[in-house]
Parts: sequence; C-alpha cells; structure tokens
Amino acid sequence: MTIKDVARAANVSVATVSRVINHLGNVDPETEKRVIETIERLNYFPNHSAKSLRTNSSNGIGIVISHDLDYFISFPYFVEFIHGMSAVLSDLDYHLVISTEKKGKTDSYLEIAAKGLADGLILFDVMDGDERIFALKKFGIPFVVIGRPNNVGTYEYVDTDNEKGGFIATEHLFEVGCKRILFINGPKGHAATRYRLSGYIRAHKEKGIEYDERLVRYVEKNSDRENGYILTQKALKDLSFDGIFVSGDFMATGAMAAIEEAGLRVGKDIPIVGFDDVPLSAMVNPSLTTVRQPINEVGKHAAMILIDMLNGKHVESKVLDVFLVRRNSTIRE
Amino acid sequence: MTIKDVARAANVSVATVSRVINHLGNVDPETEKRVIETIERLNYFPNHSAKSLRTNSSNGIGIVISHDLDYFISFPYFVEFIHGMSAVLSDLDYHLVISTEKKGKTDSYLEIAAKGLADGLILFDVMDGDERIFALKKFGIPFVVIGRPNNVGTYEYVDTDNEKGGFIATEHLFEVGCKRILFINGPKGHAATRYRLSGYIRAHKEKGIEYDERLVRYVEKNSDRENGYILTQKALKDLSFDGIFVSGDFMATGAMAAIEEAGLRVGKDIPIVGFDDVPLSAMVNPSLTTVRQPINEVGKHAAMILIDMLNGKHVESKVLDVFLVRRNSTIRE
DNA sequence: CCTCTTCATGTAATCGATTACATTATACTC
DNA sequence: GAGTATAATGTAATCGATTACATGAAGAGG
Repeated sequence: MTIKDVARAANVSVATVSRVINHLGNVDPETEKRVIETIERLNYFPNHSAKSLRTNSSNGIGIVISHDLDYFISFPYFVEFIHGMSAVLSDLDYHLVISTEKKGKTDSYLEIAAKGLADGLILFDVMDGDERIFALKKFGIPFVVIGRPNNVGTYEYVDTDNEKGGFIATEHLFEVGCKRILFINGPKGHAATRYRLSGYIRAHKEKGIEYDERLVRYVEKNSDRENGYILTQKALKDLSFDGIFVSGDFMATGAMAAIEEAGLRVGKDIPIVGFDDVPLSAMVNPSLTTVRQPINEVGKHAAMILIDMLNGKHVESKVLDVFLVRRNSTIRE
Repeated sequence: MTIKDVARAANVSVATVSRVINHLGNVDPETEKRVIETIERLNYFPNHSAKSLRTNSSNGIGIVISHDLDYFISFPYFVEFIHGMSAVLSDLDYHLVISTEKKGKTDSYLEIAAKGLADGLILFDVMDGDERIFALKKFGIPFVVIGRPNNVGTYEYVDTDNEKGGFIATEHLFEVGCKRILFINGPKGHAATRYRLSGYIRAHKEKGIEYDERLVRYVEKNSDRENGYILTQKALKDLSFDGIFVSGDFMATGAMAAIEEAGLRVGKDIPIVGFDDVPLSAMVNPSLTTVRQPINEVGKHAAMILIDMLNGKHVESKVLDVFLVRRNSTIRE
C-alpha cells in the first residue's frame, strides 16, 4: 500500500495525494474529499522511511539509556518523565526512540542521531564534565539536557529547582526545631547534589546558623535504601545531629530504619525530610515529609524545547518549581 | 555524509562500501580495511531511513502507551520491563519506538507498524476481548502480548505464572494458620486477575477447604493504595476473614492501613500477602510478604520472541516462574 | 478576443541506501 | 592453452515519499 496505489484508486497523481496528506492546499475540495476517502478505505499510512529520507527529518526524539540498571532505579520518576514527554510528542506527531548504550560502545547517543533515527536527543544522566555534550555540539545535533551539569559548556536544559528544594527542606527542619542537620546528599559530580547543598547552606545563612561541613555526607554511587541506612548508622557514631535531610526518598527510608534501630523515634527525636516524593513516601510509617518535583512537567518542557529547537525557534531553558510535602516524619508532637 | 562520500574517499564503489558495512563478503581484505578506516575517519553512519526504505524493515520494536497514566502506575515495573527488552534489542541492533495513543485516535498501534516505524509490536495492556489483536492479525503485523488475555484468538505471549502466584500466596497463608482468606483481586477482565483467582481456588482444593466466593473482591479499576484501603474496610464490615491476599503491593499497603486502623495487627492478627514485590514492599512496616515476578526477564523474552518471529523462526510463548518473598506481614509470633 | 493571473493537477528528479546483474581478473582443470 | 569456476568490483534500478517545475483550464482586465 503506497501513495501510488492511493493515487491510482483515487484517479489523481501522487503529487495530489501528497498535497492532501500534508495539507499543502491547492487541491479542489472535491478531489480532496475523494483522496481522503480513498486513504481511509485503503487503510493507507505514508511510509515513514520514505518521508524521512526525502525530507531529511525523522520526527523522532532520541533517548539513550545507560547499560546498567543503577541509574534507572535511582530515577524513580522515569516513567512519569517519559509520560510527560509522550503527551507532547504525540500531539506534534513525534515519537520517542529509545536505544541502549551497547556494552563497549560509548557513542550510541551520536549514532542514533547520525543515522537519522532521531532529529534530536534528550540527555538525562549527564554528569559534570560529561564529554558527550561537546561531541553533540561538534556534530550539530540538537539536544536538551535534564539537569544543569557543570563544565560542559553552554546548552539548553530543563531542571527542577534543586537549590530551592535543598533550602525548603532545611528551612522546614529548622522550623520544627532542629539545630544540627545531617545532610545525606547524592553522589558528587551530579548537578542536583551541588544545588541541593547550596540550598542547604543558604538556609543556614538565612537562619544565622553556622554551616558545619562535617554534617554533609555524600553517597558513593546509588541513592538507595541500603546506602541511606549505612551512612546514617555511620553518622550516628561519628557526630551529633538532631534532624536529617536526605537527598532521595529511598535513601530516606534507610535513614529512618537506622534511626529507629538506634532506639530513636523518627519525627519526635529526629525529624527527617526526603527528596523526590516517590509513591513509597506516603506509605511508609511514619510517612515521609519530602520535596516534590514536577517530573511530568520536566518531560513536557524537555520535549517542547527540543521540538522548538528543531523548528528553529528561539528557546529558553527552564527551571521548574518544587514544593514541600509535609507528612509525619517531621512532626514532633 | 553518505555512502557515496565514503566510496569516493576510499576509492571504491558504493556497492563495495555496502558490502563491507553489511559483512557480505567478497571483498578484498585490503579494500575492506581501507573502507573501514574511511568510515571511521569520516564518522559515517548509514542513513537509517534509506536502509529501512530499501530493505523494507525498520529494526524498530514498537510500544504504544495508553494516554492515561493509570495503567502506567499500576505497572510498577515498567522501567524494569523496558530495561529487560533494551538489553536484548541493543545487542541485536534493534531499537525501541514508543508512541502514545493520541486523544481520540485508537489506532496508533496500527499506525506505528503500517508506517514502517516498527517491524513488530509489544502489547502489554491487553484486556480480555481486546479487538486490537484481531486488527493486528488482519494486517499481518507481528506482535507479542504480555499476559494471556482471553477471547482474542491465538497469539504469542510472555507471561508470569500468575496461577502459581495465586496458589503460593494462598498456600502460604494457610501455612501460617489462616482459614478464611480475603482475596482482593485486580480488575475483572484482566488475565492476571483470572489466573490468580485460579491459583487461589486450587490452593483451597488442595487444602481441602471449601472456596467461599464472597471472600473474593475485585477492584474497580486501579490497583492502588486507595482502593486496597477501601475494599478492606468494606470487607471488615461485610464478612469475617483471618488473612488477606492482595493482588498488588500498592493495594496491599492500603489493606495494611485499614487493618491497623481497625485495631488489628498485620501479621499477628491478619497476615497479608501482596503481589509484585515493588521496592516499597521491603520498606513498609511490617515489611510485606509478596509474590515476585521476574519482570526484567519478561521484557527480555518478549524482545527475543518478537525478533525471532521477525526472522521467520519458530517461536514459543513463555510463562515465567514466580516465587514467594517471605517478609514480616505473615509472621504470627 | 487577447493577455495575464491564479488554481488544480501532473511529470519526473531526488533523498541514501541495497542488490541484481554485468564485468573483469585470476586461478584451476584437463 | 582453452574453458570454466570463482573472486572482486562496478553500474544502475529500486524502495516510497516530497517537491520543483511544467501544463492546461478558468477567470480577470482591457
């Protein structure tokens, strides 16, 4: 079933069919109607490869996922992100192309665009100094970064306001009476880790409390429950603190477990604030006060910005607001 | 950068370059070396659309996600599933194409294949009697179904052993002394719902306990915490039971909350078994005994079967084993 | 009634790969 | 050394769309 078949069946030329499909005008309403009917009757869909080849554009947006599952797990909202993107993409007749970084190969992200499988890329696991950004710019491949990594030159991005997140989490802990707040942060080298620390420090400044570097701990790699547990246990031995801000809800549940195991009560003795607001956070006991990020919106904006770039429009990076979800882990009563 | 540029630069014809790229042999080792070097020097990647157009195959596997987020949320392992698929796909040089069901349109799943964007589809939200299956067969589009819906003719599928899951969950509850087990099942019309019920019934038969239909409740639509809570509360009024099997861990946390609110203790008074083993399940208090499904493997097998189909190989549907993860929600002590 | 637009439509080149077929060179058989 | 198989390579058609350009008809203006 090709455009020729449709043309024949509708008794017009392929050019006319193409004009109808692409709404280019200059077609007699009568003819147009006949063509549309024929298209539907024959169940014709224009061949994507042919169109793509001819127009030199694929209408695909590429995502490359790293080979190890780690990052996936530490990005609990991946599905929500994809869904946010999808809504925009399908409205504009784009689709998502997902490729996986092959073992041993490191340039799948380039390949997907160079091949013409995607017109642009979304990068969502970029570390400070990531050299992929330079490669993409060198090859002139449009892309949008989720987050704001350092030392990678300039680029368009969509991020949540991690600085504010760090600030309101810390501020809230001050509000419920904490004085020395343990901060279990994400891995070094991530933009979010840096921004959340800034927020944490700013909250100290505004409160007039001196910032004690020793209270900030970084997870080695994965922000999972296990590491939250271990780091908290260690901190309990090392130093004194009266509240915890944990940069990730899975980690936070680990911290909660360590606190309770030490005979302390989460909330009453040690208030805890998490980050992310994963479904889990409402369900644990006590439920977890946490910072919620509009991940769905991140996906939406990333898609919109990228598509605007592809259409040569002026685009602006975006930082989306976050807010505190108050639950029981910070109630003293 | 096209195959012509490479041919010119390597001083051969496009045919020879193509032979090298596709490992078709009949190329002088000397020439081959020169061509490979040229390809790498020029950073050439064959145009996907051209190849796809000519060979009439896209190397894409399609997934269409429904427009509402509901299903997504009730499929907590979506990411794991995608990741399982991805590993296989990238090894075999396939990629994933994700499209979203457009508002008002209902044939995105057909379109994606008819356009030639994907060579085959994975369907993972098929209800009993879903008419998409018939359409796909009519158009000769290869596909693999996740799950085993009824009344949709024959098809290839990958599923987890939900019958066994229902059985071992129920059996375990009998083992810890339950006699009347409330079963909060998923929505009617889903294959998993049916199979889990069969397992539940079989466990009764083997134990010699009469199966009481009134103990089985179905959630209306979403297997979420809210509905688990509501159904359990209602059951507490309606009937007597001494254990609960909940067809989904999110729902199970709702059930746990309702039980505790009623002044009963989960485990000691009312043991509860869930299904899915989402990350949450290990973190709630008490931790949830549940049935674990190898979702990653489901993704892997779905990809393998579909690709085998595309290559005209003989394929066999697959049912993957499940197992019980024993935690504290079924400890009496 | 002749010229000039404008509209509706068609013809054919084109995008970048694959591949059937042709061609040449080389090696092998007897 | 003639005949033939085999290897290495090239030429050109092809996939299915888009689109520049050509064409003819109809309407406008004088």
